[in-house]
Amino acid sequence: MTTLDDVAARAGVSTATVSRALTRPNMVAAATLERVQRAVQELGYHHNAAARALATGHTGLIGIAVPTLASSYYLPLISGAQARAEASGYEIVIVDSQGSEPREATLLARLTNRVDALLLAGSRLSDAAIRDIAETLPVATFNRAIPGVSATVIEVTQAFSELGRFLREQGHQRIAYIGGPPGSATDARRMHALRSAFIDDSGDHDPPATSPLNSTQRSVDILGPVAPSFSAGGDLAEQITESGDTAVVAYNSAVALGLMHRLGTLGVRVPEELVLATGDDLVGRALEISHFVTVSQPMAEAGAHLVDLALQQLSTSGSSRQSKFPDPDAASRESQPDCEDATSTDLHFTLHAVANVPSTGGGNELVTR
Amino acid sequence: MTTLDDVAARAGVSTATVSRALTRPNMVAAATLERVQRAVQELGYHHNAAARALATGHTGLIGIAVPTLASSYYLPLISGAQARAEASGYEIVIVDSQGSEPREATLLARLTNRVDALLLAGSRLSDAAIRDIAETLPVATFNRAIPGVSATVIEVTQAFSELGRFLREQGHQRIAYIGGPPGSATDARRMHALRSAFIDDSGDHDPPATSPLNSTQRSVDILGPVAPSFSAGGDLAEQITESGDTAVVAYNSAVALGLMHRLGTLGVRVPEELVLATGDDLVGRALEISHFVTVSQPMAEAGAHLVDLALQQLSTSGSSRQSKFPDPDAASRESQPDCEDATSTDLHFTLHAVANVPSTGGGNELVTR
DNA sequence: TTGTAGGCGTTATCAG
DNA sequence: CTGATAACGCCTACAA
Repeated sequence: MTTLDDVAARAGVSTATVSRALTRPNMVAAATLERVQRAVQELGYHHNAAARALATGHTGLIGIAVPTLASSYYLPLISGAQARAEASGYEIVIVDSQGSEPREATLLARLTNRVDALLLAGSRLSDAAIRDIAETLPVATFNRAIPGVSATVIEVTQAFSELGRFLREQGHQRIAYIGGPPGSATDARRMHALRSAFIDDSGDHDPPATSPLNSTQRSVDILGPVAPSFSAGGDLAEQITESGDTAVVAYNSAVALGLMHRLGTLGVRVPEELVLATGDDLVGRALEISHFVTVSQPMAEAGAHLVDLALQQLSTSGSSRQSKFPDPDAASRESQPDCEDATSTDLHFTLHAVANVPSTGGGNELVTR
Repeated sequence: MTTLDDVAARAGVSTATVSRALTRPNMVAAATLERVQRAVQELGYHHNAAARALATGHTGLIGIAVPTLASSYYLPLISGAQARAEASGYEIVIVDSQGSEPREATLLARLTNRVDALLLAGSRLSDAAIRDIAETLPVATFNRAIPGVSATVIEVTQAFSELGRFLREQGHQRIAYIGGPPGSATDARRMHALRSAFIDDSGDHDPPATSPLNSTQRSVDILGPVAPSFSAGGDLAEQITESGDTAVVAYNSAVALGLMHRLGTLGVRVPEELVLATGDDLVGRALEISHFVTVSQPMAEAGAHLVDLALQQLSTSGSSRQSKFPDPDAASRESQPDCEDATSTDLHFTLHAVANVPSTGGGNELVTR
């Protein structure tokens, strides 16, 4: 392994100069700098991360804990975090807690003095436990607000309102909502948001003339909750065709897919004869399906924000030795313009899920996307 | 941060003793050990990874490079690697090369003296480049055999033979194969394996009496290659119903799903009226669909094997300082019994994809899974 | 069985 | 602008 000493010898300078040339090029003479750089090239020198970490107190690693790697739900979150971290010269270390609280605690403890910051998604830890960790280390949580701990939250409820309004404006009278999974608290909130927006048009700016129908004529059939599976969706097909619903909102795209398949079997076309909307766009994205109205959660952006929050804390809480890693391309990164509700005091960010409804420019055609 | 010194002071011993108590408990007196352990508990001490790495030359990190984190294809590979690594006291750091060769080269260089080993999946690097890295560091590649470099390969072709044989034994006369993606070399191999096994029954042990049909009567319609999308599959539905095929093998489950949907629309039931098989089980697993005969690739196992291969090299090429990290639960792990074709000399492993065909015990019903 | 001391590769302080 | 030199926290011969 080539070390700083090797480079120093090759360039005829001291190790201190080489170190400076590498981390703060503007602190050394141009001529010296060039000699050092040439020596580095010729020897193929790369930093030894361990030694650097020991000297600086920074590891250049960010840990991210997720409850599972089996589902692809957290994948875009990880991916987004990875991209942002990499841009800042950091590497991402993954922890799969497998949904086990003690496991998570153990693994995080193992990581604590190995990484510079911790990103927690779907953590099983108690608020208190997380707060404890956050005292040791910069921590950013996903979809979980804990006073005093940075967080990025994706607000989905609002997208369901948009969905409800869209379906109302399309002239639907009777729609169905397929909820799930059983026991979900967010599910209830989404359903209410959908129903309110669908039934009640008082919030609209348009004169009521455009909508001659009384709100009492609209209704939402509540189905489920059902399991997030293809077959569970299909099992509801008959019920829906008999009910006279002209649009269905399913909380999950596996359910929507199963439903669409069975509907096809029954001779009902999606979206021509029945509009189908889903609370996520996971399967659709993977399959490139364009039959649904979808709600997309900005997971990748959230991942990037988590890293931003962590890095922010890292630079705020100036450690004893405050030298930071040089950011390879900080200049090419804009300040986060797509980040609403940012409050610098509590470091909480809220991202909004968006309903991918067709633009209502042309009229009321039901073509989606 | 609590250090070894703190623990030593608390326990009234030297740092050397604490270090030994932690890494080689049997080298220290029972009484001393206990005092040290208590001090560790009370102080909540954890190793400083950087210092340990600097002293030992081992980082406890394994890097894994994948061409993308956008698709979930490599997810189980990562997950499998993560689990095995964790069991051996290692952490996994992810590199997303985004399919770019220069990017991959840069990122790997950055990782080289930060990790103990590198796992390469879908690498864009040349054989020579990979071999170069392998000289510096233990390397294990996925689905890519390079002389002198450890590798884990998943053999899929054979599963397509099984598929062909299964369909023949089920009595099908005419089946279709939907190939893709365009330009794939493995696609051709799979198709041939499928066709050979379907057409030709000479390899079977059963007396020919059970199969009164002449092999010349069976045929395979080759369709595609098509893009891996839902709509691409659907577009083939009419063609298939008109052809008289009674079974279809699609290389990808998105295609199969789209096909099934359109078939439903046309009044054709899967699998009752037409058997549908897919070259992967990605979507099916996520959706919990049981309509297809699937081919499953043991990605998680492959990931675990990659780690095994890397660790194996790590212990073989005894470094200057040969102390290894203690393996937290090596005893609980069996030697790899599910690993066929293992040759200790070249460190290449071959795993086999398996066709999830229904057990042929009862008869020839076409119920799948 | 335990303590002493040197070194791992880098950064940072402090003189020059 | 550059060069010694002391940490950083841990491991491990070598002694005791």
